[in-house]
Amino acid sequence: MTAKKESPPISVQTLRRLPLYLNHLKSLDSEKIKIISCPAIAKALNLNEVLVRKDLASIKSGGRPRTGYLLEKLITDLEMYLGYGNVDEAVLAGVGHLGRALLSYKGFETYGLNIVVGFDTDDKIIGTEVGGKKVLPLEKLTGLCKRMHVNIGIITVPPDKAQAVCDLMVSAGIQAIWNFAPVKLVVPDDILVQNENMASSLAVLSKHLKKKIKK
Amino acid sequence: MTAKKESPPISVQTLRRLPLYLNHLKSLDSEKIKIISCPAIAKALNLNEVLVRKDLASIKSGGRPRTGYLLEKLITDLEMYLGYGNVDEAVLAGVGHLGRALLSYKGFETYGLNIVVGFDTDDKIIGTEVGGKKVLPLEKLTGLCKRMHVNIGIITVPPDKAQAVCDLMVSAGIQAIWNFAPVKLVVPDDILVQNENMASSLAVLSKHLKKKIKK
DNA sequence: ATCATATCGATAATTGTTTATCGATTAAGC
DNA sequence: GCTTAATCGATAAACAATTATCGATATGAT
Repeated sequence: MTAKKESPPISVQTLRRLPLYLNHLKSLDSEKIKIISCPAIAKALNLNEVLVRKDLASIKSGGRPRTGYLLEKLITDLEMYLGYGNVDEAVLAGVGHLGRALLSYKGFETYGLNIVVGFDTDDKIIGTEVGGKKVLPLEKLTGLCKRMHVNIGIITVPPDKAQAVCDLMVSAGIQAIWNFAPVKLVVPDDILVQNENMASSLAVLSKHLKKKIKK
Repeated sequence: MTAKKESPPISVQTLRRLPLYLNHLKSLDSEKIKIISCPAIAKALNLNEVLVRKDLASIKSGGRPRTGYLLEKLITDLEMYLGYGNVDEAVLAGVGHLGRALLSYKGFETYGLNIVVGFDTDDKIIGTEVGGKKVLPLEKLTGLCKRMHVNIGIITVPPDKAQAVCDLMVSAGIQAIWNFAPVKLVVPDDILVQNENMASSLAVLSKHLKKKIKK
């Protein structure tokens, strides 16, 4: 009825695995290996064979029975699908330890992300440069985002400031937020928040050490 | 049959939410608020009311109908359950941008983690200090971990080195690994790997901007 | 004292994700 | 050329997690 020729819906979980596949495939020597199979990928990454096949099916890079997938084609298909190459621009709020690390990190461009500027409220660091990126006062965030049509925001501020900064970003037209603060942000439905929650991860780690985790 | 008096199994997903509850509860003014209800927490964190109740039930801090939970007791129960206070020691391998940020970050002790030392292979940084923590050559990792009975390892090395470092940590007796490299590590069953995968998160972010995510 | 209401606690239904199964297909060996 | 074996692709089953429903209970109002 309504179904036009849309990209097939893909689950977040699958999407999160795609970069792992891509990374693994790239690490292979494409001179020696021309063809790669799902069982081989699954074994290397310690995943279920069928899961890998299902994931790859969702990006439509048809394989051939008995042999597998063409390595080169699979890599380019994955890169195309993930949009590597089309670099999105992002702004970062909170130039503390973590913020500095992210601003300085050179590897994001590989994944299609370019942090153009950092924002902070501390006069001592405003005006400085970190990793070649300027640090501006937070008040300028809205103007800059609107002017440059930036639609990714990275939050590395303390937890108590996170929601306020988040609201600011949303009002500035940011579409997706990468949140490193240990807080659940409240946003409108059409805005995506991707949490990189260290506190959550630590909870899992430390609980494992106390051997109380399920299974 | 075999079931003794064990802690009830708790899912990883629930466990990951507990720090968020704790953080939110702590942000409340315990002078003014003595009692807190599930619906209130759920609303503040944009979660389902029943989900919150179910999560809290798993740490057994019984609430009272019509009123809710005692705020102070709930906080201490959560802290007790998450083991905040009992600080686990960790080592970090890979003193690059991200590694430096984590070494310098003061907030981990709050969550029960203390990074005691960093390891690297670069002679230029070996022997230096970052955030008050020494940087040692990677070869000393095994000896130090065994001697100090460190059981958490943090990996912030480049992807192609991650598995080797991981293997080294496992052989050194590390029980849980916090992995920041965009790689799926292969480890024995009894070792926990917690991935903080930036590439995966970025994939979700950038896909959202292209409006192809399911739902 | 009784009633209405908000919340807990448990159970059931729904949804989503991973694993297992089965037939179809194709390359290699005989 | 035919058989064998390995893999893809799709479907079905199992599992896990979230959301919805319902009764019980305690608080505050009448």
